[in-house]
Amino acid sequence: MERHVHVINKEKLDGLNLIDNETIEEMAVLFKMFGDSTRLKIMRSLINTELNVCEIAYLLNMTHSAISHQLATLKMVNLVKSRKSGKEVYYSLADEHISSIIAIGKEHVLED
Amino acid sequence: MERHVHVINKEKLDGLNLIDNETIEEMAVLFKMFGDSTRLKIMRSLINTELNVCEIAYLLNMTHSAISHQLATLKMVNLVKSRKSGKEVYYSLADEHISSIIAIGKEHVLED
DNA sequence: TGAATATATGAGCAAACATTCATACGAAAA
DNA sequence: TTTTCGTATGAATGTTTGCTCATATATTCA
Repeated sequence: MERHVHVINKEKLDGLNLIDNETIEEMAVLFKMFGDSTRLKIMRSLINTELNVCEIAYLLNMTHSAISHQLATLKMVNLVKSRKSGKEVYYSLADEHISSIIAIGKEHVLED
Repeated sequence: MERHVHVINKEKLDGLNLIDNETIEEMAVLFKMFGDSTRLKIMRSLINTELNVCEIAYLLNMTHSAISHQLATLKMVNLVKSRKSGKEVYYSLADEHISSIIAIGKEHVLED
């Protein structure tokens, strides 16, 4: 591993106000959830409404299993919450940040 | 592939105002860039300043090669831009959205 | 010109991951 | 109570991906 660090301006680098690494790791976990199109479609479909597994699978034209796995992942990191009603489990977004993140990503992509 | 879709309420699902799939795919590509802690640290370090490969590698305590690879990835999707100065190549964030996305992710992670 | 420095890049590898398949479980219906 | 339906989940698999290693290119310096 090469380490030919020569003329590093330590004052410049120390002056940077960096987010601490632990926070960064958590942020990476968060953004990773938005970085898969299936999960993004699931979250997109849950904006303003709640849906059960069957409905999401129908919307995305995917198997119930695939959707269920991704919902479990999203729930584990507290991006969605669930409510059981008879045989069905209704999922919804866990908080307001989520649609904000989706909105700002959409803005970024749609402009140029 | 099981498709036991029975009592789907099509009116409810048709009423959803979904982002089109092409846009979603682009958004997933965008968010994927923020979903790796190395890339996130690189972008974090470029907020308010420009840095060359050597400086970023020093800050993150990683090899120049690893940083260079990730910078190439970030540049390919237009998240960073570069400026050559002698032997060195200085990188900076490509636009304002990027620090906004990082900021909103940080907010989400730091509350509770 | 030749050596040192800064960066870039292709190949290879190991780890992470998204989906499928098979199966299990709980609730409602028959 | 037996079936059917909706969902969950473990194992297996194919793909993606982040890093390393080796090497290449470009620029500065001696």
